[in-house]
Amino acid sequence: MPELPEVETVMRGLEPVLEGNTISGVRVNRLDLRVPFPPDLVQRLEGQKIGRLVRRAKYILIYVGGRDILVIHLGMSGSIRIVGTGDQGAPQKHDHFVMILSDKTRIIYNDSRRFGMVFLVQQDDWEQHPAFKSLGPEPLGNEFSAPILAQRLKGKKTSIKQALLDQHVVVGVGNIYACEALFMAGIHPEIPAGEVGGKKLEKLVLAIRKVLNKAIKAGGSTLKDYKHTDGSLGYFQYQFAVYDRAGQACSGCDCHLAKTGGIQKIVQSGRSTFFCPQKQKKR
DNA sequence: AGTGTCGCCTGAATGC
DNA sequence: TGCATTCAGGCGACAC
Repeated sequence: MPELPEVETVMRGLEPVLEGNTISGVRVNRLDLRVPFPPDLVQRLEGQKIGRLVRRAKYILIYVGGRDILVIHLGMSGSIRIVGTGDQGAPQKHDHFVMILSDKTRIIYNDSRRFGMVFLVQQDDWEQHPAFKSLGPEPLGNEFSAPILAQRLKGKKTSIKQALLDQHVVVGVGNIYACEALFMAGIHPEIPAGEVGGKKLEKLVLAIRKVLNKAIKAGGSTLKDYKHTDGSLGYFQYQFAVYDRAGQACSGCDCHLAKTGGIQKIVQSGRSTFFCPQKQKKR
């Protein structure tokens, strides 16, 4: 489930292979993923030299030539693998998009559920593209702070958990890291977003940064589909404090499990939320 | 405008 | 064993 740390890890894996290389061939194996591939995708990529790579929210931006940016979103089950020159690398089910570089390295996008996206934007005004225009601040950037978050949550009646998933509030946080950050900050997931303020909000900002940074260090979390560009797996899932651990003791738990029932699972707007009722009180 | 719900899609896990 | 159902969740479309 690629969230910010997973996307960041994939981008870092791609960077040394792509940057400065040239795209010699492109293959598109079907018409669409979640949205159609641009009809002129192949034509606009082939022969172009690759510039820098940037991550914005959960999107990977790859500068190609002087005009375009190739944008890749991994959706839920997307992965990218790099197949080197000596490697036969048999094609796999759900390989939808392949770039062949001038040194014969292949960059292969695989996505069983096809919730991902591949499209092109213009270098000079990509930030105005609908996908990027109204995104919130990067949680690991300088523009993310308690006052900024307070401003974005002001008056919001939806739960703080839901608000953290809203990419207009802050980008890159998905279901897993929202649960983990709220636990770390000691905030109950059902508290109305607009009511989280003061010290709690400051703790939340720090918790979001901390959990994302820790996850990046661990190479992200592998639940089902997520893989690094070399096929290896992330291992942050072994450090989850609450996520997917209903009924178990939370990280650093000192309560009587048989009495409290441990970590609780609830559903908010169709999404699972995991939290510790002892450490995340409603008031 | 803000908020909540649904659908997209496959594969793994579970139920009968 | 085999078939049907449920669940996972990022994000956009849609209704209210």
